Order: sequence, then structure tokens, then C-alpha cells
Amino acid sequence: MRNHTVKQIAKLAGISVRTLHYYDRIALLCPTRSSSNNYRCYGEFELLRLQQILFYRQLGMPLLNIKKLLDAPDFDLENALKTHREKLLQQMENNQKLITTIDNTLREIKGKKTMTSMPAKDLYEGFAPQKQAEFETWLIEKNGSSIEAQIEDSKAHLAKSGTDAMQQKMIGLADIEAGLAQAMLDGVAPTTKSVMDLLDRHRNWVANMWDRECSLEAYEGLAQMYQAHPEFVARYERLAIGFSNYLPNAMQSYASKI
Amino acid sequence: MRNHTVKQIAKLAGISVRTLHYYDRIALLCPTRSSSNNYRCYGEFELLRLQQILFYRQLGMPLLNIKKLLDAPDFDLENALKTHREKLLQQMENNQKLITTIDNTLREIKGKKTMTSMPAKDLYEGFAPQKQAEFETWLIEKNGSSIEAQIEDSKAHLAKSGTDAMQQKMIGLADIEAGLAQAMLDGVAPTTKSVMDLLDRHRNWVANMWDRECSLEAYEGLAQMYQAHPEFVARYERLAIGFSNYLPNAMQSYASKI
DNA sequence: ACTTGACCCTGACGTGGCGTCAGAGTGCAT
DNA sequence: ATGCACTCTGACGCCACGTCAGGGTCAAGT
Repeated sequence: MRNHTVKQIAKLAGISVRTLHYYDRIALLCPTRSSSNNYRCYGEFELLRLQQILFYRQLGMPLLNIKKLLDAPDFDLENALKTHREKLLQQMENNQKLITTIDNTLREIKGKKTMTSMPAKDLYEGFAPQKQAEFETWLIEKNGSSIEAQIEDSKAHLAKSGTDAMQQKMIGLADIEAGLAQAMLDGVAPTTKSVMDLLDRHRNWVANMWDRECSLEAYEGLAQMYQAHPEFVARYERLAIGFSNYLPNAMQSYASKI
Repeated sequence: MRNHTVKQIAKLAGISVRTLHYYDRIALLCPTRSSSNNYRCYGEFELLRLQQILFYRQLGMPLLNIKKLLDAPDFDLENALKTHREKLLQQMENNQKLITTIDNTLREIKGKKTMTSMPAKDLYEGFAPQKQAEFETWLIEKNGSSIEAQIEDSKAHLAKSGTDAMQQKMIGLADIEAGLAQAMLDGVAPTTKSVMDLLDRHRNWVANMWDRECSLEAYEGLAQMYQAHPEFVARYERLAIGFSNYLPNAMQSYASKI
């Protein structure tokens, strides 16, 4: 990989030349200099460092803090990348929260002129306070666990269950889903107790698969996944026409009621 | 819902009192004033408007542009909320891109000291140029389609297929998955042509379910979903132990090779 | 050799979006 | 009356650049 000039790297990274000048001036990203004309030369090391800078910048971290972090003697690029991966997954969960906030707001304002039944604090659920971003990032950097280790743990848990136990679990799920599909066909409202009980079982099933508790927020996020993902839609429509809409709605009603 | 003072609303929304003062000064968010002491009073209307402000702010939109947008005579809150919902889903897709970038970078630097085989442009895949955020938002606001209409279209498409056709499609998927699982058990590398052909069929299947083309980027995002979601992991481990890892990896190799 | 256009450099002014602080007023409880 | 928590307006300052000025460099064309 050869060296790049400021314009080349600016274009690659989607930032301005001025930004690169500024980063050089604050010693955040210092390229080498051509001996003949003093042009800035960005090599492989600088490209990787810029990637890290962009990551932290996107998280809202002040540039001088980014510099301190990257300059720390024990900074580990590989571990940082893994930590970022986790952070991105968290951001996606937060986006789910925002989507829920939108849906709640839509439900409230639809055909209405007032929102007396919606608590004011729910209007801002999912907006991350800016000051927290830095703190969270530092915490994650300090205590972040390897994403690979987590995946391994998850698989070890599955392998321990064995194939027979897995079959039992899937039968349990099929039972719950069949009950819910039947309720839909019978015209049972999602807020009816019998449906709520089935959803209770469903949520416990998910928690069991996850090997951790399934919060109401996560449950709502899962409902969104079911509604948006093609394979889930296909799967639930196969159970019963309209079920791919009924189930997520029921799950969301459940999460609101509990 | 009663009126709030600056501190109350600042706390609710996770912003500073200073920010609210500033927003008042630039006429972005103008509360009413108490006649007795001239304190700012934020009612229901202001709370909703602040929600909108925070949404657009998060998207990187300059405040004065937010003001113009919210003050436009044809601004429709409900439609805006739906548009934002779409935008959030897109951001989640972009996060998937960033995760892929991380994984690619991790793969490259693992045990290595150089990255001569990774194109420089791939280092910054997923970082959204800041200037585009505004443009994209305006475009979406102008041309955004209703999320509900899209869901209805998707369901209409499914309903048109009928139950028998759906069964055929699921049989097609099972056939592809069985072939891939067998390849894994046979120790076939994911880059082998036979696996690639199966993945070609798989990707076409997904496109057919989506009723639109499945780009390579979307395909990679789907692989991430398969790897991270408990029900997919459970489902693929049921097919064959280790398949929940093999399939996403194969899909990502596929996307890299094509 | 000269010209042109795209790129490079440093330096400096300015902006958006607040954070911080000062000084004074308000409301409530003691 | 006093103290505390809140309110107000005004103003300075900072961060992260965007924009511009003026001059140098490089490569291709005439």
C-alpha cells in the first residue's frame, strides 16, 4: 500500500483536507513529510489510525481525548476494534428504542389532538445524552469483553444442550406459536389474558435461548425484528396469513401492558 | 399534560438549560412566558416540537435548517415520524456496514504487521460523510413513502403468492440450506464453487422474498443478522452443529468474492 | 521555455452550537 | 429575614472545523 496525499486520503475517508491539516496541527494524526516539497504523506499506519479517529469521533468523543487514548502506551488496536463492534451493536439497540418511541408517538397522535395519556418522559426515550458517550466509551474500552469469547460462550451453551434438548425447545416454541396463531384465527384480541399468557411463555423461551433475561425493551426490539425481517415474515405467514403482523403487534401490546 | 420549566424539560430530554435558551433565542423552540415572572413555559406542543428537533439534530442537520423545515406550512408531524423511522432503519444498516468494516480490519491485522491485501477504501466503508446527512434527510422528507404502505405492499405480495406457493418457497430454502449444511459436514471450504452456487441460489431466494434485489452489502448485513440473532443461531445449530457459524462466514466470503 | 490547471503549503478570520460564568430576580420553606 | 434552588439576560470562550488569501509544486501541453 503506497503513500497518499491529503486529497486522496480526504476523499477515501470522506473528510476535508482542512480537517487533516487540523488533525496534524493538534498532533492527532501526523503524517510523514516529503523531503523534496514538504507535502504530507499518509501511509498504512496513518490510514489505520484515521479509522480509529473516525470511530471515536462518531461516538462523540472530543478530539483531544481521542488523541490521549490512541497515544496511550497500552492501546491495543485489535481490542479497540472489538470494543467498537460491541458499541455499534448497542447503538443498534438504541435505534430500536428510538423506533419504539416513534411508534408510541404515532399511536398517540393518530387521529388525536392531545397526548394526555403519554408520559412526557417517553417522548425522549432513546436519545442518548451527549455527555454520556465519552464515559461509556472509556468504560467499554476498559472493561470490554471479547466479542469472540461471547460467541464461543453462546455456542458452548448450545452444544451443551445437545440436539435432543434443542428439539424439545423448538417443539416448545412451535406450541406457543400455534397457540398464538390459533388465537388470531379465532379473532382473539392481543390484550386478552390467554394471549398474554402465551406471550409470557414466548418471552421466557427467548430468555432461555439467550441464556439471559429478556427485558421488555428487548422484547419490543425483537417484535420489530420479526416484523421487518423477510425470513420471519415468511415463516409466520406460513403458519397463518396475517400472523407476521399479529404476533409483533401482540408482543408490543404485551410489553406495554406489563 | 401540564407545563414544564426549563430545568424540567432539559432533564426530560437530556439537554442543557443553556441549549433551551439558545433554541429560544434562534426561534427554533419558543415556549410561552409566564405573565407573572417571565419564566419559560413548555407545553405539549413544545415537547413534541423538541422531539422533532432532537431527531433532526441527531441526523446532523444544522439548527437553522431544522427551523425552516419545522416552520414550513406543509410540515406534517405524522409523516415526519414515519420518515424518521425509515431513516433509523437505514442507520442500522449502516451500522452493519461499520461492523463489517471492523471485521474486515480485524481479519487483516490478526497476526499480521501489514495490510497490503486490503484496499485502502475499504477501511472507511460505512462512515457517512457529514454533508450528506442533510441532503439525504431532505430527500427522504420530500419523497419518503409511508412505512405502513410498504408493509402492506409486502403483505399483498405474500398473499398473492398463496399458501402453496409459500410452501414451495420454503422447500426451496430448505433445499439450499440442506446443501450448505452438507457441504460443511463434508468439510467443503466456503469458497468452493459448489458452495458459491448454493449461495447464489440463497441470495436469489432472499431477493424473491423481498421482492427486490439483494445487494452484496445487504447480503453481508443478513449474514450478520444470522450470526447475532438467537433464533437463527438456534435454527442453524439444529440443522447441524456449527452451521450457525459456517453459513454467515460462507455468505460473507461469497459477498467478498463476487 | 512558458503556460495552465490541479494540487500542495501556512496563516488567519469566522461560524455554529453550545459551556461556563456573572449578576440580579423569584418562589418556597424555615 | 435568610437560605436554597430555581429563573432570567448578557457575555466571554471553546471546539471543530469552513472559507479564504497568497504563494509554492508538479505534470502535461504548446
